[in-house]
Amino acid sequence: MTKKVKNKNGAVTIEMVAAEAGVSKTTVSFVLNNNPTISEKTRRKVLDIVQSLRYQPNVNARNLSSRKNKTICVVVPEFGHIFEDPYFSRALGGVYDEIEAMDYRITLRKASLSFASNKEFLNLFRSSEISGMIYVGSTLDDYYLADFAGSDFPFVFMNSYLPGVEIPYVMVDCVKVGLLATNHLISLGHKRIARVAGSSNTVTARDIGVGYRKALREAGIEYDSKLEIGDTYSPEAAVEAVLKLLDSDKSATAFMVANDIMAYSIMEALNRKGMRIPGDCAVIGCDNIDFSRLISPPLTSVDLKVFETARETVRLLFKTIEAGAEKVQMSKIIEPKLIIRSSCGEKNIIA
Amino acid sequence: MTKKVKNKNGAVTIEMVAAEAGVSKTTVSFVLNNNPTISEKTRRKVLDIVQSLRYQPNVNARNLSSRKNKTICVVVPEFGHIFEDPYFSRALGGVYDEIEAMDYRITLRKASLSFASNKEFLNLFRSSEISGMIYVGSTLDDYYLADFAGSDFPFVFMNSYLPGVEIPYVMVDCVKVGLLATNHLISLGHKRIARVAGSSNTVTARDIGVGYRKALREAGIEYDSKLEIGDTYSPEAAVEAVLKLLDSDKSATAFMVANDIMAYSIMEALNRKGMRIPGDCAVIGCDNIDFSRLISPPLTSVDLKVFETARETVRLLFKTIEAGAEKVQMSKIIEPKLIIRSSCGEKNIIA
DNA sequence: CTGTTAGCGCGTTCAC
DNA sequence: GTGAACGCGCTAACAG
Repeated sequence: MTKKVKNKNGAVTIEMVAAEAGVSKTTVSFVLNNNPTISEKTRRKVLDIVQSLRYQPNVNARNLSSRKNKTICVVVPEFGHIFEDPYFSRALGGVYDEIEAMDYRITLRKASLSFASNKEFLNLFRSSEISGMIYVGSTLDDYYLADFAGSDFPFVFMNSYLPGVEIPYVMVDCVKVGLLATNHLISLGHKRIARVAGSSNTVTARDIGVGYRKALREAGIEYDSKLEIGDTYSPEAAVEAVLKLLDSDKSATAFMVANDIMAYSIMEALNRKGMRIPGDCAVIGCDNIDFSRLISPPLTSVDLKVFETARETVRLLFKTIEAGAEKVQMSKIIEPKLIIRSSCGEKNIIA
Repeated sequence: MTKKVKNKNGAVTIEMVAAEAGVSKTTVSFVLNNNPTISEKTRRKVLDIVQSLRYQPNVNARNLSSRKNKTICVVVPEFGHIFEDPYFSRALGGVYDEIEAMDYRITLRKASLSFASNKEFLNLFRSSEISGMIYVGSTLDDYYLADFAGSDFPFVFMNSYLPGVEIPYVMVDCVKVGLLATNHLISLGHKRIARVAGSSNTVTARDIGVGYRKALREAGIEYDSKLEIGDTYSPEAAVEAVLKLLDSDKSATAFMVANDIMAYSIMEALNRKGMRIPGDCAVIGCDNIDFSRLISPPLTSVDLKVFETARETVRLLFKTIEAGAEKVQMSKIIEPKLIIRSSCGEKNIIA
């Protein structure tokens, strides 16, 4: 005696399962949610019906009733082709895996204008669309996010933060990145070390600069502001800046570059000018993308430990979610790692 | 006289807005959904209250009640670091923009084992989590997806399809890709043209091979199966295959490569063997990623028109969604475009 | 151990 | 032009 087997959506509901199994909706709900107060016998029976009817709980109804929503919003800045950026795509991949491992869903978002100005990022919480949010690589232009400091919407930065604002974050130690890279160059005997910087509206670029200058200072090398060039992550612009520097000042024997793609482009440009690497000039990148192994010479780079950072970020977010009202105001710093290949002329090749 | 302003979630509900505005829930709902039967006066009043209370409709309640869900699931294969693959990240970016433009949400998914075997991909529909799905670059191992042919869950392939299965798709004409690339090489006088193929469990690779062989045949060049090498998208494996070929047969004067990164790696390897490009050997890629402009020599490549493909895919998906039961069984083919740079020795540089 | 019942927040038909 | 009332599918006290 089968009764109605589909609702208006063409979907099977908990009620039909209950009817078919000869129990109440509650019982079905209990077995589905692993409530232990159900006899093994009815449990199996219900599960059988669920199987044969291909019953799948309506997520919207479940969310509404339980006041929960197992989805996390991952936000990335709105640069040109952000998803093609090796750094962000790695970050996205890392965050994805960790969130999926928690059995949560991911919804993607670019930090577009509307996202910011209409406070859409808060509305996602108010409308119960998401229960947590991770912003990967925000910039210093994103101060509108300071709103999160007051709210108790679970929100965490990955590889960025807002100076002066109490919002949890996880990021690689970028001062250390600058230190590691610069010290490596120094240890190889370089004294005129140029830095090709990333966007200055980024804490990562800012901190790498701090490390760079600190390393020079500690080594007793005079800082020359003319050697600090560039203010973007564009490879073309980086090449242009380097070429311009070389026009006026040929003293630089090494380049510390904001990321690997930029470093690669600079090596190409240097090559075209007839300079050999590392013979005539050393180049070091930051990021350590897969690609850096493939090029010649293989690029020495500082590994940003993106996956580890992603893992810790997600971990922190979930802590924040579980904490509820009581704030979890712990941020975390990840250790970067120098990967020595050949672009700086070291023999000691690791990867 | 403000009454209760927050519910158990700490959220504002439609009821509170109604109370504050001195109207009924229906009225609020009507203005929110632009029902014209509301006087301008009350409309404004309600909207004011909505603003001041920061009211945001509960998506779950709305979805449940309206039996709709404005979210699309974007699926990518589960290769190693799929999001870092330039091809997939471009595709993802394109699809993202189009879906966002439709004011829909994106939820990401890797086609993991569980995704396939537990028929999770169908459950996403059954549970009302999504109202449409796009699979970017599926493989011939994904025949489990044939289930969609029977269902009326809106599903579309981007740049892949299942031979013999009636599921709509949009893809770039890969036979044409093979034709374009091979003919270009032929027009430059090459007769011994090697093909470094992508994974054979992929319709794109398969079709490119068809185009390759067709071009040879039409030019009266004898096909030599020894010149068709490789069966993966791994740059390292591609290099290995090329090196192996060169060990036994040095007759190849040109390489048609499955994608740009592989092409780049092969150029590097060739360089290391002392071969100059394009002097000693021509190399052409498929994809035309940004990066291919930056390298030296700039890579000649066939542009896969990823963004156009993405746009059409999303368009087709929405047609399918709107069609409901009545099937929209139209697939679409996109024209690829040859981009001539210097890696094949042409003077006629375009980009 | 299981069923009854009352919401969850919103959309919508049908009177008024 | 507006409101009362019911339904969406599910969870969770509270009984029994």
